[in-house]
Amino acid sequence: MITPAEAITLQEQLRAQVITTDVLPHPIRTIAGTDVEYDKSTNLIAGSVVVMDYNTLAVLAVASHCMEVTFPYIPGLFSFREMPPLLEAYRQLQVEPDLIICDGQGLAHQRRFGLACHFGVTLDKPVIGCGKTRLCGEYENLGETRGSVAPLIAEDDQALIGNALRTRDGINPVFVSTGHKVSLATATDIVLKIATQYRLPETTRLADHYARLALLAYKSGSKEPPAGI
DNA sequence: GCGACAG
DNA sequence: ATCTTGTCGC
Ligand SMILES: [Mg+2]
Repeated sequence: MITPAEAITLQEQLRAQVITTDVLPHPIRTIAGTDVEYDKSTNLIAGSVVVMDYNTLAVLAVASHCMEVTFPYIPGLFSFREMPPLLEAYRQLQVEPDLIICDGQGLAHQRRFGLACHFGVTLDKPVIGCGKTRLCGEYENLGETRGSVAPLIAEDDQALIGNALRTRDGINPVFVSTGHKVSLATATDIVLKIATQYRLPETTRLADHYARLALLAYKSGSKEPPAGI
């Protein structure tokens, strides 16, 4: 299908569409989380989107989609691997969220167009990028307590591309960046608010859980291979 | 050429 | 992402 070289050209073309200021509902009522799980033995993957109440974090809707991977994992081209199942799951969603938090970077990317940007521009919805580890950029002097923030600066042009955010005292930070229609400051506030009990936002944790379930359900209710010979 | 490198 | 129980530290 699409080649890595073509994917890079597409990113450089779409990056101009990213909006880095707040263009989202007042007040925020619902928030969605997304994640993709992989099956070690087959090339199946499952993407899930879970919508939660912004204040109570009650689950309002969930949609998942299983399919075969269509693109290899290449740092910088991650969205071409994980977006397919997420777009289909999102399409099936019965409740439209006010904003979305993706499990990966937004602007904190070599070409300033990570998964959160690609997903946001594609859906034209507010999206926040929240990665567990760093893809690019450097930061220093991050405090040890929850709520501590340190700017993530791009190595090449010294641009502010995101924030390292400590969501739990003394535990590794998460990396927050604008995906689309959410400023870095707002994105950082929201991730801290949604990461109530663990390092990761509850949205990401729940999406991860539902994607796992979807993969297991799909495999059990599918063809022959496993169990009885 | 070598090391880094979202999930 | 995935392989995976116990173990070290706060
Ligand atoms: Mg993930």
